[in-house]
Amino acid sequence: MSKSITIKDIAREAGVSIALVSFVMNNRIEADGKQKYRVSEETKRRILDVASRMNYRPSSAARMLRQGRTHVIGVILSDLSNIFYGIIAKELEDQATRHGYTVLFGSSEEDPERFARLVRSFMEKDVEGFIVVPAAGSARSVEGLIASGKPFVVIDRYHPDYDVPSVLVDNKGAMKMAIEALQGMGARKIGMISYAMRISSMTDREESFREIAGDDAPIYHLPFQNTREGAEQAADDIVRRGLDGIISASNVPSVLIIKALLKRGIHIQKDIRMVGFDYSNVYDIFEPRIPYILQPLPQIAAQSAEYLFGLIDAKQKGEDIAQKKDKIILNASLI
Amino acid sequence: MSKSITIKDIAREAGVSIALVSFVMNNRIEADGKQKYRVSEETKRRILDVASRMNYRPSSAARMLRQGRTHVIGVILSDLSNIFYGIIAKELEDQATRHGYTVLFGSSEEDPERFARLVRSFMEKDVEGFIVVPAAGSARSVEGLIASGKPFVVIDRYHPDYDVPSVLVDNKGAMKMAIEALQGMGARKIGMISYAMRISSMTDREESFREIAGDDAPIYHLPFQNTREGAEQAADDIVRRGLDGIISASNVPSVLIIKALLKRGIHIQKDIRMVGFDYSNVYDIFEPRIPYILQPLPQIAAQSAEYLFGLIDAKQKGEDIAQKKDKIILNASLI
DNA sequence: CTGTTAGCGCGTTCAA
DNA sequence: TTGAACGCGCTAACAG
Repeated sequence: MSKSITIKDIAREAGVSIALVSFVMNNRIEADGKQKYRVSEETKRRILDVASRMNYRPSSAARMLRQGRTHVIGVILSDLSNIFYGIIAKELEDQATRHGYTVLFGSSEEDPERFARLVRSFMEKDVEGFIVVPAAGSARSVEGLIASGKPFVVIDRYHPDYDVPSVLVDNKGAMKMAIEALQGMGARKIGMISYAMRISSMTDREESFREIAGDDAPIYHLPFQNTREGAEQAADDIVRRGLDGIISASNVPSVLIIKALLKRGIHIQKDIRMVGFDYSNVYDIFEPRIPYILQPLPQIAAQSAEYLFGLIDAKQKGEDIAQKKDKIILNASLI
Repeated sequence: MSKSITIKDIAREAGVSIALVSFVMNNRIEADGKQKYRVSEETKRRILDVASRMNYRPSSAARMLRQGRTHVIGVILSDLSNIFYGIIAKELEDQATRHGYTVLFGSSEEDPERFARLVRSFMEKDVEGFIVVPAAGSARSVEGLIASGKPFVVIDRYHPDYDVPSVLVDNKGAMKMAIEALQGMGARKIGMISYAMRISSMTDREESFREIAGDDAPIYHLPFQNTREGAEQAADDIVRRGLDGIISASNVPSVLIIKALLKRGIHIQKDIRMVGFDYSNVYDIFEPRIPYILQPLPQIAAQSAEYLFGLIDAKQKGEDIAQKKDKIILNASLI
């Protein structure tokens, strides 16, 4: 290993100039006739041979430096250990690869400082753009993103004060579906279990719930830290009020409240009906299965990736990115 | 945006040479007295001021090119949507950040080609090292890693033919604990549910099971594709044989077999006792809770990161990395 | 003691 | 097909 071989080595070995090697390396794929420069087939072969024999790998650093492009994007999600984001991560990686990009992943853990650190760190790695799930309270970092002029797309949430490129899910519509499903299952006195975190995905779902279920229907807010205890208290109240239907605003609260209710001898789906939000394999354990709202994860990834790469291309062409700030809204489905 | 400001701009603006700026920028942190070069406090202040005012960010590309270091490592896991790897990912990111590195993540989906592609792609990004979970059938890619001379650490599995730096868990010991726990719960006729995938983590657990439970105890192998159907068949056989205890070799099979058994009216933890492997929140749903073997995820991450960074440092100092190929074995615990 | 000059690393690209 | 400038920051050698 030690010294990696450079374009220079290839040139020397093949008895041609550095420039020629560079050219050949970059046109290896362009099989269509009209190449910008012409190289004799034989020379081309020779260069390619030498290159592969010496196992030549161009230095991405040098290339980056010269063309000012890294072909790397940064993706900051909220919590990699939540399957929801795990799937998004996987899909985004797929999309990026398909477009010839590599992904730098980060997990904010819903900590604004950590989020900010990740943004900074990725900026320093010269990522060409971002796809982010802003941690609650990360308004300042988002401002930083806007100010940086780097293309970026926000997913999963929005901040009412900023108009930025986003790919979102119609949470209100989804919640409406969920409630109707729950009522269709016979539930009359329903409640909602949610996070205390004030992010749009949660508040939208709660708002929708309020509108449909009325002002008396309780909404339980689990603190992001110490969720378990919050779930216990919520369960107590649910029992006291004799609710017969629970809607959850997310998968983690679903599971917590289920556990807390079971502990109290409540029979899920018999004593209390449930409809979940986001998948958890816990839903399938019950009979009948707990229906849930499924967000179109692959589409979120595909759309946000396409959006971002479009912005990057536009910027490359010198267009004014700051104009673009459409919000793409996708629909969830009930499973 | 457009043109990012370079060290040159700072130099001009501050009225000093480029070299001086470079020097100041790199010593900002070294508060200890004996700096290699001395700069007047005032000049230093001025440079720092200008730099922050202009919001200067050094180009990582240029730095990389010059020092031949990227401070990026590649991490290839098996499946980001499995919480097991999600947690590992999060912990590794933490460790890397702590050491001043950035992480390139990839998910192999247990596909050898995909795994190979990721390795190649990361190599081209000039990562300084790898932490990988080799997909089943990726022997060739691992050979490639060895041949490349790049530092790397394998986690979660090992391949009997290769002696490489690894951080593993004592799967046999863990399985022994699991079986003893199951027997302690009163199970007499036990079976095991596992993956058909031939990777060491699975085979070790199975081997251990064989040794303790005897040759008659059935082991069910779920195909990696079409797991559900495999689980149904396994459940049928479990019922037919009248087993009263099930050990799982991993979390996904656990959940699948639980679902299949429930469908058949079996009462988990009453008709059949279970002990799981790797956490799933499904375990907590039952009464009493399903005990499970917990692998020390944070330690796996910490140890492998430390191991890798040690290798990178050693290589930096010109030591011969190829010698090092210790296997670190960690212990799991029963919860 | 304080600061500058100049060359380097590696691939890209344009003029010749 | 080639020579040479270029992108950006690092650093050894050198000057006031």
